[in-house]
Amino acid sequence: MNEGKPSVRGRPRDAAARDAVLSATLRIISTRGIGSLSLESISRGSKVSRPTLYRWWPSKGEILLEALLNVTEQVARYGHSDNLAEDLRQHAYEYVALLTGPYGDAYRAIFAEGMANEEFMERIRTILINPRRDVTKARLQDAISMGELKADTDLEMLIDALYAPFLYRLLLQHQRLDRTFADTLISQILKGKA
Amino acid sequence: MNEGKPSVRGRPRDAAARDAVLSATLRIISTRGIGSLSLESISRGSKVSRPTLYRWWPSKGEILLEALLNVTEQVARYGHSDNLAEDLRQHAYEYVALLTGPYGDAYRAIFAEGMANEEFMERIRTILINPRRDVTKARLQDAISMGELKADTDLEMLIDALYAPFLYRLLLQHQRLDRTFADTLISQILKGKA
Amino acid sequence: MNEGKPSVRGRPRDAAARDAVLSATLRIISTRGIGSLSLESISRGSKVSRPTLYRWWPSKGEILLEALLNVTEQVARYGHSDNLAEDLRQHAYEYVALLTGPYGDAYRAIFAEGMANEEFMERIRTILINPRRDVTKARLQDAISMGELKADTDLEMLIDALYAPFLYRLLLQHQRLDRTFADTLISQILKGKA
Amino acid sequence: MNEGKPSVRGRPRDAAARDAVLSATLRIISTRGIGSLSLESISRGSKVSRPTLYRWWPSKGEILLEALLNVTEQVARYGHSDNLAEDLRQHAYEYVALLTGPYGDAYRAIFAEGMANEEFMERIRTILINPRRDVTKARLQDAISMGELKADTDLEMLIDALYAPFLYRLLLQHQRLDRTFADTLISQILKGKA
DNA sequence: AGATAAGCGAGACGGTACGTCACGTCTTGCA
DNA sequence: TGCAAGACGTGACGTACCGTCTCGCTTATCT
Repeated sequence: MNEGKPSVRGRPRDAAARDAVLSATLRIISTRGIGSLSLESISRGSKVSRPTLYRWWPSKGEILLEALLNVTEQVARYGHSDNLAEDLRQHAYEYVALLTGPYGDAYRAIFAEGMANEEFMERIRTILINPRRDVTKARLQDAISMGELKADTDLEMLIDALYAPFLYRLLLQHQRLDRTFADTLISQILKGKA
Repeated sequence: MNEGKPSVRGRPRDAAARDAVLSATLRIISTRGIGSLSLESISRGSKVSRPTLYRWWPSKGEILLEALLNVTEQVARYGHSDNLAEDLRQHAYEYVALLTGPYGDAYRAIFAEGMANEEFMERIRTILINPRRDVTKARLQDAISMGELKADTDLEMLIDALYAPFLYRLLLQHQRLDRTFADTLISQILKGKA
Repeated sequence: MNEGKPSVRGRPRDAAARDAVLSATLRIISTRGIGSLSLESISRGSKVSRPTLYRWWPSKGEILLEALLNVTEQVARYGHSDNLAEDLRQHAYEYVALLTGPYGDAYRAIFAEGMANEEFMERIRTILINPRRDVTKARLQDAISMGELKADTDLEMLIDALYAPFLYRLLLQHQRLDRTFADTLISQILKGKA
Repeated sequence: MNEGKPSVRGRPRDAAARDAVLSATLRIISTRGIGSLSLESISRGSKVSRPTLYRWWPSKGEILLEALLNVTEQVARYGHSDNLAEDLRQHAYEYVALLTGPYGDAYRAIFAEGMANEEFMERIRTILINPRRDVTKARLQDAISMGELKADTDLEMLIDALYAPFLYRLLLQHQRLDRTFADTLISQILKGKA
């Protein structure tokens, strides 16, 4: 079905061009670094002309965002076992894999972009951050109703505490971001230290 | 010791020029945003020539770093009361004030800069991050020896957990970064949630 | 022949920009002098951006060269009367007019440029000098075959003797460069002095 | 007259510095070319500070001029034999040696400098050009009084014709500048071609 | 012997230009 | 209508040289 006849006059958008752009973007970041990513280099690397880039994406950040969404499973589903710590851990492992995998540099690039541009940070939150927080929130609310978590818990705060350290290590790169780190973090948060 | 004679051959560096550069830098960030900060704009805004900027600072980031160090008391001292939570809170309040004060945008700008340049991120850690972590670590070690904290605590992890959420909110700007946030965070970390 | 389709893909070169550059170049030289001619000043004076200048001309000298070629009829034709002296005189008058006209300063500027750059001097010879020498040589060879000139004459040397004094006065500016000068020079060369 | 006691208070000028400057100047021109000659490079190459250069010389050209005068015998004396052609030839040989010797590039550099600066060209004429023309003029006047040359000869024109081709070949570099060239030139001028 | 004065190197400074890069926009012709 | 090719102004980059300006040290003459 050609759903509703979208009035397709003229030549249709070239899907191959889109793919070339997105893969060139990721290739540039991983091989030459964030600093070498420019619309100019994307255009050269993808053989797609600059005007065409501007026709389809409003900014370099949006290309990056779309490139990432194209290659990663964005929102992990939660297991709903009767063990909260275990479910959080599984989720955290996936997050570690995401941030330290081949596209970790691309994530860093996206946040760098967002820092200089408030509107784009809003896009990042909407697309990358919030969906992930939402599924976590759902699991935590379950935990409250099952008595695994105190009823008066500030969930937003708890979610911050769970995610922030991952981003912190991704950006600062001061120490390893791995499963051991995830384990320690989660156990510390759940059990408390004092 | 050879510090007595700093080898003052030649015309001395113009202190006024340095000040003009640093204050122009902060002024540009706060009034026109990170995106408008360039060596060109700093040069114009400070009436200091571009070659002079390059004579003294190797990059835009270093100017930013020096500008921040010039206007903020960097390493807060810890109170050493017998109440760990109270001391952490005092420290956190200062941190909140720092990040949400007039130079909050400058901090965001610095991290944006560091993200595209690994060497500069190393500088940020050395100058901005580590000193602050060090004083916190000292206080936490005291806490262990006084029995306020379990002896097997992973201190690096705990420090990450304490600082990361501040940076997280500074960058993502998804929710308020205030004293209430600090209070909740600290109490959650110390008491645990499960 | 593949000149029929000069491969006009993309936006065509802006002819108005080219003209603006060339006329700004001549204007700057005549009003503010050679010393004020820079790609920067040409850019400002023509409202053509510096990158565009570099796109089309490899150096300041080439702009000058093209500017001159654009406004002067380069190679004068020789009259072929039966009087060699008369034909040389007519040609010399044109040369005097060229060097003392509104673009005399531009010629001086071009030679100054060529002196610091051997490759560019080669360009000057190819474009400005040799064509003029060639037509003179043709006329002189005619003269030999018609018996107006000795058959063993060293033509290159004779041509040097005819042209060098013009350049000499253009550059040194020690005495007037006018028709009387041309008359005297030619008669002296043809008749000899001893 | 106070030249007996020039009232030399203070430290006298450092003669070694002057020599270092002049020899560095010639060294730079001959090894790295005219294009690399700058007050900056002279300062570096001579270990003489830039302010000192400005104290003693008003411009780059003046340094060049002084450097040349320091190393070359400027005005050749004329032989006064009874053979004009022979005397001119001897003089021309010396001129060839001068322009094609180790300082030929320096002469080219000086003329390049003079072309962008009318006042400096005046200095070149006064110091380099006119003295040489004067001795030639004296010899030619002798020739007139001795009947070797017609009495109505335009001497200025004749001197131009004698010197111009040398400069022409020095600058344009289109053909060799050697003794054969000098021979041919002089004989052509004296005997005429028609 | 000390004061005085100039010379000098070191080096900072504003200014101007260099040649290049990326940006975002714009024509043009082909598909 | 989509697209490449590619020209264009804008603005910034990092560097070079210019001419000037402090500084403090040195080297002389003068008192």
